[in-house]
Amino acid sequence: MIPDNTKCSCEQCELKTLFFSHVTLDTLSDICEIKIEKNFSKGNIIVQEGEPIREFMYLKDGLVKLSKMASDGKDQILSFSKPFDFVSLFSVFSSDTYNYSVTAIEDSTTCILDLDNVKRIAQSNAMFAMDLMSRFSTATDFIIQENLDIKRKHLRGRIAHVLLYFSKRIYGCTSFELPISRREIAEYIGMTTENVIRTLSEFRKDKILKIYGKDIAIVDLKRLQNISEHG
Amino acid sequence: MIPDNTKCSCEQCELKTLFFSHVTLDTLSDICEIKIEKNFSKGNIIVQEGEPIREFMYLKDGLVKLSKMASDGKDQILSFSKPFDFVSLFSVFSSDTYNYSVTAIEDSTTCILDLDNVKRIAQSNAMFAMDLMSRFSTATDFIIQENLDIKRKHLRGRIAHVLLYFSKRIYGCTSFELPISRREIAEYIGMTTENVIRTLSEFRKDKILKIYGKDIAIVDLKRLQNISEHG
DNA sequence: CGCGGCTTTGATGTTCATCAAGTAAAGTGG
DNA sequence: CCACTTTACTTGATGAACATCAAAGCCGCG
Repeated sequence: MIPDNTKCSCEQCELKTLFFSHVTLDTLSDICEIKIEKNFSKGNIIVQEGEPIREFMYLKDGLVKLSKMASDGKDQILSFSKPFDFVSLFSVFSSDTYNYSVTAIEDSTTCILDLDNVKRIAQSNAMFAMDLMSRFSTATDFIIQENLDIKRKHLRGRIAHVLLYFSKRIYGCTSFELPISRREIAEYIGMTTENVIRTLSEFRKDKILKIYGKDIAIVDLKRLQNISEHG
Repeated sequence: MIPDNTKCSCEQCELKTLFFSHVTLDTLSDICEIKIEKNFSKGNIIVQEGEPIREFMYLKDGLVKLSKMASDGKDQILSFSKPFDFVSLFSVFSSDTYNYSVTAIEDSTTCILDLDNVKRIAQSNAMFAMDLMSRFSTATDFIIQENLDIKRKHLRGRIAHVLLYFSKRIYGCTSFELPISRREIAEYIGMTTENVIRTLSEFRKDKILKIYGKDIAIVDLKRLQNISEHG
């Protein structure tokens, strides 16, 4: 349960070029001196909302959820994030504590940099800062867009939407193991667990899906897409 | 109806220090050479979703709504924005077309800069880029947070939430003229116009509000806050 | 084994959308 | 300026969508 902490060799890190395309090799090695890889197994909390932001973190491998606890104690899921998307970037430049929790929903690996270091580089290297901004902008735009999209749909459309999201965006395949529970789907789309289950059962009876526990296979993709679009 | 376009003198612009605190006077005058003030009267569209982003724009005075048209032709309102918040910043660094429309809901004044110019400065002036990022981050965080908050509430809680938003955040007063129609409230909270009206009438009958058309007075603030929190 | 969490289904009631119909207000053209 | 059209606002009646409550099976884990 306790995550492994191991230094990673930056030469092997495939994220390097993507992430730091505008940072010189010299600066890069400065950063990497204090770069730490951390593994989290499925279900473990990576960052807890409310905690002070001390580090700059990105997702190297795995899948995570971003969530927030409402005042009634119920969790709400904001979005999911896969490698190359940012994990701790939200709030990093606007707050000194995390606004959201991040939890591994598949075994995940994060790379952790010193926050002050990254900020210092961003302040002296504008192209890097622009890079960060661009990625940040894309990620938040997606969250906002996704929330709007879900908002205008009914229960069936929302479930279809989520299934298509995992199928297309995350797994690139019509058969996959759902990384989250029924309750988490409910927390994401803002409906009750029971109705999520009922709708999945309906889709199974209508031969749109095959379901064995968490294993989902989309049988009738066109119909699912139609439901997602038009209820 | 056609907006006035007038050059503004930057010496008089109170936004200057706020916005450009990390830009030298020399660079500033470069920017201001091509700075244009544009007035929009209430109801007019400032930017239309889908249009190419050619300029960098911020709100100097007034109040605007950010909205998006869904595939069924219905508008959804993302958020409202007041001066010092960004207007065209969303998408500016992640897309080449506007993802959202911006419409004046009160007479508004925008300041328009050349986008390439601003980008050039951001690429060479990291502190400025960090400034942009920080403001951008705050603005998007607020939108995401607000949407989550509304999502978990029922009709009455959502209406209460919106009224408190305008009262506290926008007007700083318990009496104000609602800048938007009942339909727009519906488009913001994701419910029907009829139910928005019904709920406002309920609040009036329950002596929580006084309503004369668009003029709203919050009579029982504590009860409204309670409804906003706990339904 | 027994406990707690996840899943499933059914029954019931609440919340909300839809439809309908009418009034008021605001813009439009002669 | 007045008839005309359109848009915003309002209320009621009805039914659909969804939450809640209840009960039971399943599975992993200490």
